[in-house]
Amino acid sequence: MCFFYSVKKEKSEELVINNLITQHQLSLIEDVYFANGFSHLKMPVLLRENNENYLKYYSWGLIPGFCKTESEAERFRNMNLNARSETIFEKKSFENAAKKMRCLVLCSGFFEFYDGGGKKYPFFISLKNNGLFVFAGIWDSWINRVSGETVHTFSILTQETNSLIGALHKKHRMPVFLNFDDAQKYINPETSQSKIIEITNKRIEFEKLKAQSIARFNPKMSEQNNVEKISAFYSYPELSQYFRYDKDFNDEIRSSLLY
DNA sequence: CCAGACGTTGTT
DNA sequence: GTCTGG
DNA sequence: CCAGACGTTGTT
DNA sequence: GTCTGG
Repeated sequence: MCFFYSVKKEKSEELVINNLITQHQLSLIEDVYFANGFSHLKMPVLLRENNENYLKYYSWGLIPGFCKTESEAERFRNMNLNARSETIFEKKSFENAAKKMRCLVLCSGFFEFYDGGGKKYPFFISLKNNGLFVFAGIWDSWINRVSGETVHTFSILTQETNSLIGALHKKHRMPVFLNFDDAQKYINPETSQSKIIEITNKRIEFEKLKAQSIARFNPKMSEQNNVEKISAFYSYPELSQYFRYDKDFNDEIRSSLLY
């Protein structure tokens, strides 16, 4: 899953060096320490038009352009926080966006919950170099027929989990992470559908990621959670007992985990 | 042909 | 808007 | 994932 | 028991 994530722009020079974003655009990004998908916050995304990358703030939760009423749009934006990468070119809600409206979702880390003995332990998953990384996304625009307002929205693509995240929460789905080279190709509208499928089928090496346990919090309290310390390391000594006996946690994966 | 769907995966 | 199911 | 619902009738 | 909504 990916329903909660954060954006911290520090240590993100690599994005500038790789020409995904300009130094000026990077400076415009505001830190968000906790975005709850169901709050549909406006978050920074990068899209490409006329051979240039644009930084936009779009609302998380894709509303397909064909929606007629506000209540219909509400239902869609709640279920379309994520889109399964395997089927974006087939699903009516995503087909149009997948072909012509792809974007990169900037993210410094996201939140997962490990179930240990029936208790939930929150983890923050980020890059070992603490940089900002990019997810594959799609966007759409929807016109509210009552107010006339145009709403721009996006969804984060998901794929099968890699070993680190799969062993951590056993939910089988994680965001599609892109390397910088693929990221440029991904948002280029000229890139072929088969190339997009090839790119989104790749999976990040788990060695690049780290997962650290953090203090418990109530995900519903969006405002209260939006503080930097939400992703600070918090130790749960009892966690080692679960991980030690979990056959999915080999030594290499365990070295990427902090708990 | 028309009516109805159109989608993902989750916490204190 | 466009596909699916009846 | 958990909480809450879970249904019917009638007319040109 | 099983689907729906959040």
